[in-house]
Amino acid sequence: MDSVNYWLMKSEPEVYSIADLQQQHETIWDGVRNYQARNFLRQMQLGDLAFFYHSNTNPPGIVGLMRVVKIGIADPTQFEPTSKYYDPKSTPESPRWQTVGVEFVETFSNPISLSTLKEKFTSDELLLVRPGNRLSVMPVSSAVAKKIQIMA
DNA sequence: GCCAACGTTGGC
DNA sequence: GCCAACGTTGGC
Repeated sequence: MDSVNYWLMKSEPEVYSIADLQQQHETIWDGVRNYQARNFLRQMQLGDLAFFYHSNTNPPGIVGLMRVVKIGIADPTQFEPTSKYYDPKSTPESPRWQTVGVEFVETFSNPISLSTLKEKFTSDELLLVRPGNRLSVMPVSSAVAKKIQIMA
């Protein structure tokens, strides 16, 4: 059996927060429209764990943990003409955007701000702190994941 | 709200 | 396949 992989996924809390996930318990992580991020979503396996990152807020940072419970889902918003994520070039026969279903695991009692993450980790250790990085889905090494969970 | 850093699009 | 124009992200 493969070991668990760790990821980090960003969301603006004004759009969708860890509290929203806790309340809903489970959600489809829709709206990712970047190919590199999508490729990471495609690599995810059942049981993988993902840090929930609040972006575009003050302070930005890691606020909790979730678990991947569904894989290989076609993002439904790509087929909805009224959605801001509508993609007219995508068809149900060959969807362009796949994503995963995630369930709530925990809200951290000590959220870890981006500034703290920049102090603790180099950009080689954690892609998130690399200057200019804009990926909304990215891998996290198990060594770094372990340290984050201890800090949280 | 600003704007730097990226990513995507489309004419050629 | 180049690259200018345009759109988006996300910290500040």
